[in-house]
Amino acid sequence: MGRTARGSKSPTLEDVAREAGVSRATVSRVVNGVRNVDPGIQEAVRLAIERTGYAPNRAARSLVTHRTEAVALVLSGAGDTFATRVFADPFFGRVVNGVLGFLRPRGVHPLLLVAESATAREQVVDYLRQGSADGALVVSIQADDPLPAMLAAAHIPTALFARPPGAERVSHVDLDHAAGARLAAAHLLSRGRRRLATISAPHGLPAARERLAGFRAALAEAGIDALPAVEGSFTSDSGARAMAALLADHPDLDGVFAANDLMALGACQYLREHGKDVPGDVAVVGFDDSSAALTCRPPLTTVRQPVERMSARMAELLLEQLQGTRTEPASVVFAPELVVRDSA
Amino acid sequence: MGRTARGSKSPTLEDVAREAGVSRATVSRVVNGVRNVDPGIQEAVRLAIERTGYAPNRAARSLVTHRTEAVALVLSGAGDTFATRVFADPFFGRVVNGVLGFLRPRGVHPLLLVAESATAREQVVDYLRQGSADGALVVSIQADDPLPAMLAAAHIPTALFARPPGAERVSHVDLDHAAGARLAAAHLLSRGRRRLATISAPHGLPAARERLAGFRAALAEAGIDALPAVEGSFTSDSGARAMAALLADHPDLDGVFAANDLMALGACQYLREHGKDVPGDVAVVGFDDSSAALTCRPPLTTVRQPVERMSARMAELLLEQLQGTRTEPASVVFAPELVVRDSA
DNA sequence: TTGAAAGCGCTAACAA
DNA sequence: TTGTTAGCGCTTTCAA
Repeated sequence: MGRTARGSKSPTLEDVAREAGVSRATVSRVVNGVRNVDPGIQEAVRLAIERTGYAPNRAARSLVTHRTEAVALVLSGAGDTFATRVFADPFFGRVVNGVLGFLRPRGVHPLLLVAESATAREQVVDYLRQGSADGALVVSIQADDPLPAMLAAAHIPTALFARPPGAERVSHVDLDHAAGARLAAAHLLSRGRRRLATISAPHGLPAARERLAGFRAALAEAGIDALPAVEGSFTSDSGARAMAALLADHPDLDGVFAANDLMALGACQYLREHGKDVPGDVAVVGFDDSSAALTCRPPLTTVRQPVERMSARMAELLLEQLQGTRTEPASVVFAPELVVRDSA
Repeated sequence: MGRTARGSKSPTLEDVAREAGVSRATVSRVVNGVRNVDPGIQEAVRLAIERTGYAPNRAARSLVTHRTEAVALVLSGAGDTFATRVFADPFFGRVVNGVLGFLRPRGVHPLLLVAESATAREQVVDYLRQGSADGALVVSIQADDPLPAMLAAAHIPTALFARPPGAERVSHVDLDHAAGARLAAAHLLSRGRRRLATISAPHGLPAARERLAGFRAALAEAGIDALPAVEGSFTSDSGARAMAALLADHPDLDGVFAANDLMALGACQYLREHGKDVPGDVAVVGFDDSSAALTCRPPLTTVRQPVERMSARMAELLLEQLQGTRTEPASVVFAPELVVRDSA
């Protein structure tokens, strides 16, 4: 039972060829824009395509070309509500926009896959091994993600948004997280803040460690060695709790760097609800420039990653592999930028 | 051990058949779980598959079955930053989760397509006409979306998340928006509020009109006929502006119903910044139960739609069509629920 | 510049 | 229960 109602099957190359009075091969050439086709015949074929309402069959084409003109966009992480959580942040929307911006003009389509469990990961690899897509764009939001290694083992062309876990040699884009933290530090210092603290991301994530190290290094260079730090879990609640803990131990704090905006928002709310003015008493800097940064009162000063450009580049790295233009994995690191608003 | 050497092509049914000493057909039967295969042979084939590292070729299979076991998940709306905006709301993440929850156990994969312009819509339809997916799940966030009609014209099985525009006869799921607005009204009334106003969504959207009408009707039943209303545009800014306008004309307001959480949040911020306590002076009810509802101070009382269940049902409606189980379009309407927090 | 013909890897009649 | 065989609709040599 096909989609085509009324029993009529959709037209094939053969049908178009008959209609145009030429061979299948010629129609194929016109459809695929191969030159060396008489302009007159070209026109006749185009007309026949119009009349028959022909659309090439992907499966048939794919069977001979071994290409699908589609790539998988894999969201890799952990947990039941993983997708909900990830989509709750504009981050992924920006990734989609960046990827789409690059792929669409090239006629390549993204296939959305979510790998949030061992089973799901197996399914993703199987799916790709079946040739459903030409390669994978993996947005990895998990410490020690096993997926990249699985894809490599299955010889599936891959590009990563994140630093590859372990010693995997795979093309990827990443942010210079340390530089981002340094921007935050420099900004706080330039505002005259000296009694600083930080709310870090889970240490399992390499990015979290880099942000913390970068912040520490920048302070050390300014002669500040003490840095109270509490680990949060990316949620606004955890940010508020961390802020409470920090304030309890260091009531005279005058600046806080949070490893993401949601935690910064939680910190701001806690501060305001406990009589501290932001940024008057305590300046707060976030990370990501997510929507939380804008809804926060006061709007957050934060570190932004060029997600669209990074995603587009990731897509480009993959297509280069697919075309054989690139044989060695590339590592492209992007510079963050500081978005100054009112919280610091 | 598999001969997954670099240059070697991936193994085919033929290879497995040779390895197991049976015919292609038998291997196909085992792979597809068809019964009537000798258990011994079944085992032998399984072993051969293991040894060769065989994975069926989707294109070849699809070519004969006319099925891809994939469906398109189409995000239909308008504007350059459309994807970014949509993804910024947890709504779409919940849709993905709901759809995935239904499709995954059935081995069906979602293909992500974004139709934010006329060109993009053409591409979506073309892609589907090429048989890249078996049908389309359309999340339409636009007044008078032309996509459903285009899909219908191309005979592409479709299920919608939204009421179909025009007189389109297409399976869909939708929320009882009027009932949601009634819940909000009843709650505000039960809190003793009588001087109510509303910040509505753009009137182009049927859902917006239904929410407004439902709210009006509930008030009328309670003997309240006056309802100051200002149209917003879903953003927090527009909510604040609308609140300012309402307050200017009706300084004694004691309750507001906003057609989404972001606008409710903007309203709350405006109220607090202008000396009004929420909910002490003015109670605020939102719609959607998005992340904004939780970051809002105070946390928003809001109307929630069962997005996961709705999305799963949408996916089910489509699969029913594909299996031929359902021949007539279905319209499934879900009931909203009130989430009571602190803003009202 | 065009056409004939050989597959791509698989499923599904149909036979055995 | 298993094997043989005929395509599915397309691209791509190879001849003409």
